[in-house]
Amino acid sequence: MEQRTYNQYCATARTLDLVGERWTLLLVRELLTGPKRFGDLQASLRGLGTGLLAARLKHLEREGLARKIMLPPPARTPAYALTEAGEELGPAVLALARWGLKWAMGERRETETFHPGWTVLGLRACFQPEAAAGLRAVYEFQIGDEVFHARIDDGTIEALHGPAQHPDATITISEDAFLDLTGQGSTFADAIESGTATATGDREALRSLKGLFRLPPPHSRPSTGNP
Amino acid sequence: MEQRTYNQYCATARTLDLVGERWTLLLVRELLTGPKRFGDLQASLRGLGTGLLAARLKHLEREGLARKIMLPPPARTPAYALTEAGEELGPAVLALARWGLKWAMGERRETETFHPGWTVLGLRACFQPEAAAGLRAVYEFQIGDEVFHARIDDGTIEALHGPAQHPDATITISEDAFLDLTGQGSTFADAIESGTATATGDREALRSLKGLFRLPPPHSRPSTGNP
DNA sequence: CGGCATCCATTTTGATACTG
DNA sequence: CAGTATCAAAATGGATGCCG
Repeated sequence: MEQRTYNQYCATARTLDLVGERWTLLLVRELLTGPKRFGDLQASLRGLGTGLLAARLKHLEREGLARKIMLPPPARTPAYALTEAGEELGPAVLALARWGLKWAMGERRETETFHPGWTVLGLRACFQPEAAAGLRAVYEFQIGDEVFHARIDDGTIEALHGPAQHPDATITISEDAFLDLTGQGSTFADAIESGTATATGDREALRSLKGLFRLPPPHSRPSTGNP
Repeated sequence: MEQRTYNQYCATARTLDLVGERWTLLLVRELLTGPKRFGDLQASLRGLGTGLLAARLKHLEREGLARKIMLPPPARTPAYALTEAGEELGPAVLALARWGLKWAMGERRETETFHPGWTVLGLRACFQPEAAAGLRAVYEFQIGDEVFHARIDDGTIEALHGPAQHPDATITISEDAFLDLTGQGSTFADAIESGTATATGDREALRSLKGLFRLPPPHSRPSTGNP
């Protein structure tokens, strides 16, 4: 099984040789927010069959970007996590996400799936380090039936799937209401103000939330109208 | 002709719907350093046939990422250039390149092609804004038979294919010597010191060159030795 | 549930031949 | 030189079926 390669001595091409195949970067996206089980990965990626998923995971393992781990008790079930090399794809994935937020989002299409967990990387992508200077706070978000959190520490953010240990504040919103938000280009802070989202916890931390995340103003691409 | 899509309401997935197909990001890489002609694009991308190249270009045009232009006289020949949306893929491509420089480069393989022009994005990827604070200089590089330049202006860099208008300094090196450099993790400044590269022009500008570009120390990925 | 194997209909691609 | 047309090889997707 000759693996296909661009055969270019170029950093971009070498990277795409490793992660440029279909589904691979989305798999990395999933793992960037924490280890995931085989089934959960498949559930997040409609259209990716078990065979191809297994093949992609093996590829990532073989190339040292991911590894199979055993979740600690009481879970005791296999899962996949990124290695250091895999984690460092974060900036590249975030750059793609930022571009997409600006140039490719618009309204949700009927056929499109959505998982609240994707918002986790959205938080990282929209994070404004300057606004977080001197701030130290942990936020927990509950969107629909998913929970994740962001740990802000003086200009840095760590956003992961799962509950926080000691959240300073918790923001809760339904999945539908959240989707309405994003269509509007609104942020969590807006949703809290308007009462669409429920917020509990430290008032100071909640006030800080306002400037922490900024969505890029959406642009439309000048596509040629010729079909 | 249904175009294949991930069907996910996610910025990363939407972006990959547009530029995630094979060759597309490499095409963007080529265009990020300036407009290119059909034939030049194909020459840079061994393995990409004319048919697929034409299809990819049409796709980029239709999606508003590139456009077909007429090069100004005396050239008067068609070429392709990025739109604003296309240019803004730069950060994403650079992030992939930075990852590759750190985790995927190593030695050049026999089968791999190399074009000096790819170094242009390398300059952007390795640029150290802090080292360029207050600096204003234009460098021209001649590697083998290709020429490109970098315009530094107080923490910003603009690196493009083609000669500079008024270079403050010019660095010349053969393609082979340059490839030896990169294998060593050396920079242009090192090459000048060792006499491998020829440098002419403003001494001050050349001194500044030293800190402007820093290659990330290469890491090897912990790949499982099981073949 | 986790994960591999298999079969098959569709797409995508790679390589080449061909035209204005 | 800029692209179309064509065809064989490879990758994908979807459905199962199997086994621990």
